[in-house]
Amino acid sequence: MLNTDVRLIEMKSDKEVTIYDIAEALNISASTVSRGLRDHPSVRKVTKKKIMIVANKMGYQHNKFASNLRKKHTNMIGVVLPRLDSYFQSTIISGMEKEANKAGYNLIISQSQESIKKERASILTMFNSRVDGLLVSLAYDTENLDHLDIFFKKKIPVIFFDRVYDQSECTNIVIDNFKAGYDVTKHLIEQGCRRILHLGGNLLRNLYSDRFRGYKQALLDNGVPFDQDLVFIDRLNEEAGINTVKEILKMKIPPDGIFTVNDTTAATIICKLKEASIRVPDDIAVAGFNNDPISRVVDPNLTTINYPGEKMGEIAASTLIHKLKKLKTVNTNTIILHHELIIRQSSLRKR
Amino acid sequence: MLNTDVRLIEMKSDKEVTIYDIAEALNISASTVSRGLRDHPSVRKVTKKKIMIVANKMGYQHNKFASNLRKKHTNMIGVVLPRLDSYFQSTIISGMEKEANKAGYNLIISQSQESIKKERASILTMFNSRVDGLLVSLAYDTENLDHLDIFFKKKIPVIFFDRVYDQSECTNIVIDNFKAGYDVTKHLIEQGCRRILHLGGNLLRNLYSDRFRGYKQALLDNGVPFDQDLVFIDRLNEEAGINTVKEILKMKIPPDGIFTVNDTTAATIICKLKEASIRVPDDIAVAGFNNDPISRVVDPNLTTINYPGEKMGEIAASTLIHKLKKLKTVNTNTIILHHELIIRQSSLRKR
DNA sequence: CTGTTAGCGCTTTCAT
DNA sequence: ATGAAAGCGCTAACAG
Repeated sequence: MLNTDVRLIEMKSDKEVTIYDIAEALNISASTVSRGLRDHPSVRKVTKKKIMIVANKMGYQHNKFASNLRKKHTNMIGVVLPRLDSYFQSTIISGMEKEANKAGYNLIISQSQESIKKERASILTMFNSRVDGLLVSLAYDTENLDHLDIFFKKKIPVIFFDRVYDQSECTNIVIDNFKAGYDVTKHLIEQGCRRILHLGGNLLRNLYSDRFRGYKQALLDNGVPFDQDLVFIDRLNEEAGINTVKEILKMKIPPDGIFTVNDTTAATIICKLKEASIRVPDDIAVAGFNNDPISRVVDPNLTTINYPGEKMGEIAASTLIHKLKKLKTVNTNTIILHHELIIRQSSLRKR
Repeated sequence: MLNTDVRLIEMKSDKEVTIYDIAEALNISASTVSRGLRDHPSVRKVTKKKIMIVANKMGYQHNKFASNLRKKHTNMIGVVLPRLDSYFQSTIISGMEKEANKAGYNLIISQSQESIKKERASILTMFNSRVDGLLVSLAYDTENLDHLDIFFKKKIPVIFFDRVYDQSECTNIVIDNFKAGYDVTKHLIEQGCRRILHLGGNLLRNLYSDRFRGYKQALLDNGVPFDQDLVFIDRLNEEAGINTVKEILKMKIPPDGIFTVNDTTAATIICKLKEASIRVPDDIAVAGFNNDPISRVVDPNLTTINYPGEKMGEIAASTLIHKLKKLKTVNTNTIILHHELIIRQSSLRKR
């Protein structure tokens, strides 16, 4: 008696319970079980109920795998992005995961670590895993889209977000980085800044080049001379902030304003300036980008651009899902999300 | 002529190229192709080379799916964690992704949004996706591990990190939260604090209860009376920080020290205290937890505990992978990572 | 409403 | 060293 019990339990834990087992137990066909389990309309309610009960009793668990192999889609969305180590990136993922989850999709995530080489590998893995669609934010040094050809050839939808590729046929999801750069710079000028340092990222990437263009245009429109010596291009980490302040301390005529395209770096800059007894905003006004929590905590609070990260993630995912479900959508090739300038003390001079 | 071309292209883009196609093209069997592709020893080098060349030419891409269905494993690791919207969480994921990637595994990630209900759903999805193993950080209100039974029954390895479950048989990866809480509190006492407010999280979760116990023990060991009125349990967001300061302002005898188990909240508290003209650290010393970048930027800089997030992610993933590969490892049931107290100005009183 | 049949693409004995 | 055959678990035509 005890023996049989044990054997039963062991069978349960080792072998997968399949729809065939259920079919056998109920003396019906596997297809009916398959249909019943998925609540297909053409199965009698009674039969469905029976199937459900037996399935539960036997500990049946749907095998997505087999199902996917057959159906030729996976309900998985691949996400490839540079890094996953900032508040900003994680809000994007958070938004994506929410939307995907709602629609029954799962996210499979891979970091390119800002390198095209890893990006290439990640994208290949995604392909081999047969993701239904891909969400991509490009690495620092990606120069073309060759590595995505496998996706394009098979017409698997690819959507870019944040760091997009301008000449691509895919949907791009961005904010108006030009205008954002313009807005920040204009604001600094209005506060009386005449020598505004710009710390940006690789101009290969749309967002950095657009912000830079916005910066230049605002200078031009307001009769402030552009000075190439005030433009710094760097990886945008804490170190970049530290270096920038070092450079500033060496300058004969220091800047009176700084526009950095990232809050973490901006916050570091503020701290370092204060250490060097430079007053913010009176000696140098500072503005960042992203509206990271850090911007509300640094003293003085950081003027910044509110970047709707969570929203961007949500929209990226839901746009992709729409495509996957072939719902007729307005075929916008570029979706521009709303940003706004948040003015705080780091740039606000008393008159 | 044009017609055939078009048809050829369409065939390419629509139909999957399978090992059968390669086999046919080379007049060998599919099994040989399969073996050749995986560099199996019992295939002649010449044949292998031929297979590779044709495979490339035909644009063959391995189908993980079919392979997985057959091999009964997926090379996927499921990650279920409360949220993905803080620096801290994302460093953990970052570490996991690195290790997993190195070993040829992919991460599939799901947020429980701090709710047991979503946690249950996520875990079921993971199971249905037949992940090879699971990495879990428990939601705020999870009270037992029933929803993981499906994994336990099938002996699929589950590892907990950060928010673990003490009575579980699984490997837990944590820091010594008791000692960390103790260290912080002791330090505050050494700085002269006698009324230390503790803002913590749900005591159901090991990390919060351990930190709280550490706090109490440090008080006891140093002859500082414990006062239940100085213990606040809350969700640990910015709002909690704001509320805490509101409460403090109402107190007849305010605290002279605060130990919050999270840097974002601690930073918010410092800002709000300053707004209320309370000096930090002279009136109230403040200490946080995690060593988030925010702690280095808030003024005064925040005393905190360095929490090795990235490392925790790496170790969680690599431990799981070891188990999956059935490598004999020291069967540590709990892995305790090293933390350290980082003393900064927010708690450092001049003598 | 239900059953039969034929795969999805790959891997793995077991032969040869 | 290679091939034939069976099957992982599920789904979708098609037929009744």
